[in-house]
Amino acid sequence: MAQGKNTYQFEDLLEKHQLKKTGARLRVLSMMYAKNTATSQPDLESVMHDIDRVTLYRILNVFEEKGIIHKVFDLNGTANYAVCSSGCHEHHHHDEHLHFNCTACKGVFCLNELSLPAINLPTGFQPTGFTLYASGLCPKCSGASPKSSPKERT
Amino acid sequence: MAQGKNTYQFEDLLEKHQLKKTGARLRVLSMMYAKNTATSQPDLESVMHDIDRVTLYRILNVFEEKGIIHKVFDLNGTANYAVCSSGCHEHHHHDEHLHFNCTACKGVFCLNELSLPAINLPTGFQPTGFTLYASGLCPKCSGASPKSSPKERT
DNA sequence: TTCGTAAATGCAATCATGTTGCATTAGTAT
DNA sequence: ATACTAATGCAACATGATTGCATTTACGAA
Repeated sequence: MAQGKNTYQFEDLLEKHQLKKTGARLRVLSMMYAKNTATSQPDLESVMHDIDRVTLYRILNVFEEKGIIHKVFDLNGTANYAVCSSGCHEHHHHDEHLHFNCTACKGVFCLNELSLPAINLPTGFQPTGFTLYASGLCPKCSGASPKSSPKERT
Repeated sequence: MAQGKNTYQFEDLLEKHQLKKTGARLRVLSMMYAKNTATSQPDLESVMHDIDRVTLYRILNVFEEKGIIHKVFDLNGTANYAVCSSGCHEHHHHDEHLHFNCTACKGVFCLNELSLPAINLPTGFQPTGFTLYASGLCPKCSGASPKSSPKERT
């Protein structure tokens, strides 16, 4: 996972995608790279009160278009965004990994290390992408610490 | 196949789940059993103008609770509902099959015949259910012969 | 068959998320 | 420093999800 980025690296990232280096974008990048779960727009709003909802909305959209992040829906049908691993390019995402929805803390985890097995569809279906979802309890909410920290989504 | 149900069978179904046999519920059941794709609430609203949105909302919820239908989100994060196959009970759904989202007609197909292979999760994750999504073109929209309609249903 | 009761419905209202248009601000190349 | 365009903020709207409450209806009991 591309963790531990600093501000300069985020600026490079924006520059690479021909996006202007604005404070809002850098803060969004910083927050999304810092956590290991996907982030919804309400998540971002609750932290960055000073940035307009629409700005966040457009930042997330342009990041997705550029292949910086990818979108995944949680159990409520709300869009969550997570940093893309290598292999994502503009308009061409490779997020064919497992998305784990924790039913307790509502966190959405992207488990990149799991690759999907080959799937055979009935005749006529022409798939362009697959996504595997699992729901249940994440490590934090299961076993050891039953006290979930509803810090992620709500 | 569980197709071709008549009104009496729908009444039996409602009775089995201790639900009163109302006109609205019978019409919803009839419509959902008649089509081979999942149905969103807006779909139902557009057809049954005389039934209140909230009534439809509650009918869908109680059907899902009882294990009559199951919920699946489409590409827009909108809830779609499909009739459950055998194996669904109250608060215990078995919809671990593939959901195909057509990007053209927006149809959501439940491909029951595809069973998921075993998935190994990282330590700590305790999954209770899996769902596999695919997006692309359905047989009708891809130009393939629309003759053989694969039996979808949950 | 009527009646009583709980369930089901309709209506109004509200919340949450997503989305567009437009005027203003700010990043950046020159 | 200037100018041009991208980015932002604000207002407004769209859609789907959700709750509270008054009214109606299904259905078992009298």
